[in-house]
Amino acid sequence: MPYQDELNLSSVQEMYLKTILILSEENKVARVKDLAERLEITKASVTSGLKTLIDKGLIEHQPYSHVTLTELGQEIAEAIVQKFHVIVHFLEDTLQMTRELAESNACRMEHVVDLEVIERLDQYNRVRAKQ
Amino acid sequence: MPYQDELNLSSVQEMYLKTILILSEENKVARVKDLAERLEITKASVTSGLKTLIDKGLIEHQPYSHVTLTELGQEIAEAIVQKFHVIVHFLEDTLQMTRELAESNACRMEHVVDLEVIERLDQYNRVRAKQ
DNA sequence: TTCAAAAGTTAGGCTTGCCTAACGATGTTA
DNA sequence: TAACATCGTTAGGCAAGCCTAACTTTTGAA
Repeated sequence: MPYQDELNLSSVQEMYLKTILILSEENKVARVKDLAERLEITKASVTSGLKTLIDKGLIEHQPYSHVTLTELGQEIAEAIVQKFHVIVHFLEDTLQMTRELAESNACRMEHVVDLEVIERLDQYNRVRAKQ
Repeated sequence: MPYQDELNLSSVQEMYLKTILILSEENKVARVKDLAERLEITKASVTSGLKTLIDKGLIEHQPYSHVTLTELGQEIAEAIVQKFHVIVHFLEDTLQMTRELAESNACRMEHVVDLEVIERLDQYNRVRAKQ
């Protein structure tokens, strides 16, 4: 996943991608209104926030229409969701945290940890699950 | 540690505190020049960055002089350093990461994880060290 | 003891990411 | 098919945190 390095995505931009992915799976399409609701910001902020992601070639968005991920955007979004799940798994199973607390922490950690941490944590989770 | 909640410190502000603490230990005093070097920003940015921390009662700083932590600032800075060490310990010992990678990741994670994660991770580290 | 180098500050500007208010587009339904 | 509610966009503004350039203060060496 060498993309992120050059694209230099902020946590905020990563949250847009992740949320677009989740909404697309839930509702078939991701709309500005729903993004605004999930991200807890205004629709106006979403409209302008999407611009950077369009410029970076990660999403497509015709005015007044819904938002879709490009192939690259989809890959990155999936990688973020994957990070989230690996972290939640560890926090719940090994550290015995509640799901809620595990998820809120994972949602912040997913944007700052290197892929290498995730790979090793995933491996740890798998080994631990077998025992 | 109920302070941070209300003070609402950004990652950037936490890095100022942590770096002031480290410089104070290393050099007796923390100077603007050294802060700028460590944080990899200009001295001008440091000067203005310190203002918020003064307002929040976390540091003291007379113009053209060095920077010191207040009692509260010291406590918070120590808590951040503590978070850092617990995370590094885990990444190195359990996930077998290099010190360098462990530290760079910990330096980002320390600002986003709840204290509860640190407490549980610390407990995990201790138990694991005994075996 | 003076004066140049080093350290620190101020002023003004930029970007990101948020906001509100007002406007434009869409779509549902009577 | 007209009208209204919903959805989306535009314009303008704000705060945080960075920058450069120009300035002031402090320090240390000749």
